[in-house]
Amino acid sequence: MEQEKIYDFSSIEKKWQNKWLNGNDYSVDDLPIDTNKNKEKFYCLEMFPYPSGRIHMGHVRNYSIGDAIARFKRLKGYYVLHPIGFDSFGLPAENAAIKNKTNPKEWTYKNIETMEVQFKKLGLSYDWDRKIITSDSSYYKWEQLFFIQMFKKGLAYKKLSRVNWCESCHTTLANEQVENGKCWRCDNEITIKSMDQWFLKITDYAEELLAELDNLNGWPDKVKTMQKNWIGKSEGLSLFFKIADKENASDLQSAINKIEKINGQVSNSHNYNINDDDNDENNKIINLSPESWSDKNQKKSAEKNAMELEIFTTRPDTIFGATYLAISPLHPLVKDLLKTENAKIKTEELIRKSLISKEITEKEGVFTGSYAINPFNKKKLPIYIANFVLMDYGTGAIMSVPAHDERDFEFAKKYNIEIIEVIRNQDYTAVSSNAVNNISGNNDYNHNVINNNYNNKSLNGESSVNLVNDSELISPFNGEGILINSSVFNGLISKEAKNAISLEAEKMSIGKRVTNYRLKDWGISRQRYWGCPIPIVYCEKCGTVPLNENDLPLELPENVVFTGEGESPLARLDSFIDTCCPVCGGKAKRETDTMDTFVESSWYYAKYTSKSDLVKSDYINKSNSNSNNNFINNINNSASTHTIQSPFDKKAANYWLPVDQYIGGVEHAVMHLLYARFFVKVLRDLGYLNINEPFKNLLTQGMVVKNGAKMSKSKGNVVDPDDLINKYGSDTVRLFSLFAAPPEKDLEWNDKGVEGSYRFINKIYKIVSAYEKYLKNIEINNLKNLIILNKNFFEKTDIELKKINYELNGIIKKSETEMEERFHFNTVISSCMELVNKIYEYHKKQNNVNINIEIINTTDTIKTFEIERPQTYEKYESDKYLLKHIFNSILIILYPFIPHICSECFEILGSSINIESAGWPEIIDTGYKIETCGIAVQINGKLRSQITANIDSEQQDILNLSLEDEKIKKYIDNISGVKKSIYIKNKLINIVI
RNA sequence: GCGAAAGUGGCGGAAUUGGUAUACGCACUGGACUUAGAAUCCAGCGGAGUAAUCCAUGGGGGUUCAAGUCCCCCCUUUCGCACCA
Repeated sequence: MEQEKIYDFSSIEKKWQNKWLNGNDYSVDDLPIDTNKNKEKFYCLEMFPYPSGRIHMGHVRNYSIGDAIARFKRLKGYYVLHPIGFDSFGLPAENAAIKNKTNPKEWTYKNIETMEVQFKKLGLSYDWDRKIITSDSSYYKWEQLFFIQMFKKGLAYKKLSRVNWCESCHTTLANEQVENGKCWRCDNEITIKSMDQWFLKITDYAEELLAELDNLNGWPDKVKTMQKNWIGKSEGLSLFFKIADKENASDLQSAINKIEKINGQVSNSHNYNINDDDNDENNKIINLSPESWSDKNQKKSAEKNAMELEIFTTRPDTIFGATYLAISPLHPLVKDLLKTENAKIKTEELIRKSLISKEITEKEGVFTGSYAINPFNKKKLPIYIANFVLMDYGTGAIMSVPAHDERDFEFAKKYNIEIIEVIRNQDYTAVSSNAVNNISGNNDYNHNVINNNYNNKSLNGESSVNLVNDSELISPFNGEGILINSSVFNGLISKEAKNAISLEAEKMSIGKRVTNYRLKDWGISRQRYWGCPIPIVYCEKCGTVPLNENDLPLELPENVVFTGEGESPLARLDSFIDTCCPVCGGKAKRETDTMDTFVESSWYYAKYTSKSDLVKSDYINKSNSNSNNNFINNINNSASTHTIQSPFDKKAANYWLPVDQYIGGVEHAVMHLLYARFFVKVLRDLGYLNINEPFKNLLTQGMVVKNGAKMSKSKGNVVDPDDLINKYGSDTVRLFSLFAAPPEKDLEWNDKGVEGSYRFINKIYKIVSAYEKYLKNIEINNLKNLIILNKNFFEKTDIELKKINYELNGIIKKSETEMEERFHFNTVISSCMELVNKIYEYHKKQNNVNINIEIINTTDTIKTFEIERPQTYEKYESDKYLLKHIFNSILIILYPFIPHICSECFEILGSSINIESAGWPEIIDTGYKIETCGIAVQINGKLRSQITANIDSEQQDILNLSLEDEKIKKYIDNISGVKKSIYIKNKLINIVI
């Protein structure tokens, strides 16, 4: 009997944390030197936190997962970059400042300090030398540099647009940041405001962002689908409809006025003001957008608009079923098309509603009094203004085919508009090839011409010309099928018809095949103080001018007053606003909006790759601007001749990136993860690095919930990690957060469950301590060699130990794949628990005593207690070797989850080396083989008995053995009754009778 | 409405390729130790039944010697999108 120390997690954890920090154990070089050169790199990254005050359980889980992966990879011999930082710009700081009358900076940096201490207390293996604080000007100056370079390339531009406004946050929001019409941050209802805003041209990368999703094999399908839907690519036909009754030239003139206006703006922007007031601000805007098809055709399209209306459709095959055109209330031609006073009044109302909110409760519309001509059948179609047509998608105008579109159908029903069926759901391809041949050279698209190829018997014997009354058609058919009522196109299947009709439209110069995206440019202007200032000034003479790159950073002024009312404090700070123009030196005013904080998180992963704050790069800006603005070109020319600086060494970025494993919440599936992908492509095109995608593998972890609900103060179900750490230690908290559920699922917090994890750690500590003296001097580093030298090394070793080792080998293998592929740490941990239980059983058998696992809460007075030491282990020396190998292996497997206690135990057992450098455990073959195994015996697929048989027995032997079994005899008395049997080796036999 | 994922004991969850469902942990029950409690240890623990057995992976069909796993239909929950033409 000896006195034993208790598990004092507090001093153990402190001891190892100090060792790790003082030894710089997790610090890596920008580019590997010496032995590390031979290692494979691994960049492990968790989404960095917003310093909101104290860490919460969501953080603990996120960072425990990341730390487990990072530590595992080091064990496996990778050179691991595992950095951390703080995403420290953002609204809460400013709101706190307003509330407490302090400076947001103070609040933020105090929080960072607190959280840093908490992270260190959790024992997270970060390279602290690489810490980023995004609100430091040393960080955001680079962001300003990127902005200026994007501006010069036309990737950052300002335009007047309808944007999402959150009254409670007092700022605008990007489309991605609006959830169900509410603010993603505060849940406030969003309203629509018309404002002059800065945008980043993410749409330029829409195609690449979409296409590259296919290569992201390490991403969950869910996230890829969400991004795909968000980008929302659709291919279709842009088609011009002539307006039927042009009465006078004034309409033409007003349309031409519009051309000028649209030309002064960038693509996709439309004037929606029905009163047609001139907007001076528009004229200030410099057009920086490269000429795209739509830009080139803007003028042409607007000219045509004078007498034509451009629509977009993905279903050109339904053109003969169009019975009306519908345009958005915000469409520029609304005023020109309105013919009656009554319609004008109704339209005003529709416009008013559309301007306030995007939400539509019921479909509403107004007939303009104007008609358009369907170019394919010359049919006269009424033009409606309809609230369900969105101005910011496609052309803001559609052709409506009520027979084949639910929205059009609903609207047509409401306003009693004709419904013409043109598609039948039928697998009917027999005549289609003939029909295609007949189209060429046939320019007669008269509605009354009926294609002879059309075989009406094959279409349920119904009439070929099929004007369906709205009373007959109950629901529209919106699928693809075979064309009817479509002149020469009859009999084609949709896919062919789409092609044929689009081709025809292009031939007649009345349309063009186009691709549309749902994705809009990223609005980054925020009317708030605590963010990165946009490095732009407005000069009376030169207009919109970026700062000189050498003048960066443009620091956020600190002498501001927070009232919480009206506009941003920056917008009232004359000392900030009034400045000189960097080009002419004349009077100028600064931009007072700051950048969306998602800009900071779009490139932080790249900054981590270089330790130093500023690295001179040999990169030369080869900006290939296609802007036609002389002023901009001048800037570009100067930029291309001087060497510019970069926040990171290109070589280091190329070495470490992409991030090999990225871990974070699924709530960023479209916002952060899309922006970051966009940014890496921009940085690539600006010459800063050579990669296409930032994150190779993505793990999206679930939320931490309690009583089925997300932890929140209002629900009173918040668990403070600090309390738990103080009570049980970090290892316990980490262990439970990894054990209770696989990472991608929500984790149900359970206070009693935490105690279970605590108990397990105690169990490890106790048994290791019990064997301390016994195993301390056993040197197993050369165990493999010992076995090679002496093939009979384990000959006399205890069979129970060999059995445990055999199971250990299975766990080593299984754990490895779990840690690398599925990240189901819970199963790894449970395997280790089983193994520890086995060791306890072994110990009990050997000594006929139990180890007393007394758990003492630190709140109690510390008691000493006694444990029984192993009595009978002097049997064979090799037992010690094997037992030590088993202990060490379990400790290594568990090390990624509970690094402190495993390091401590590893040391207790007398290992001279650091546990991490020991590497992933080796499989030791002691020569032990399982000789017998249990076989399930089924009769007709139902389990009826269990037998024990020699391993690898043949089917016939098992069958014979089964038939001797008492329970089986009840079902079958001899072999002649066996119809057949199916045998799965060492597992099961199914006897069919 | 559309799309995706999920549904297994009292609870969190195992079962990765169709092959002994419910590993591991929590809770619970009984016992040991203790003046007592806590802690710890031992035993039990899907449901019904004295038992033999029967029934159980949201419900209903199907494929198969064999289905939690594959196919079809339905229900519920969660998430995403929601007039994107």
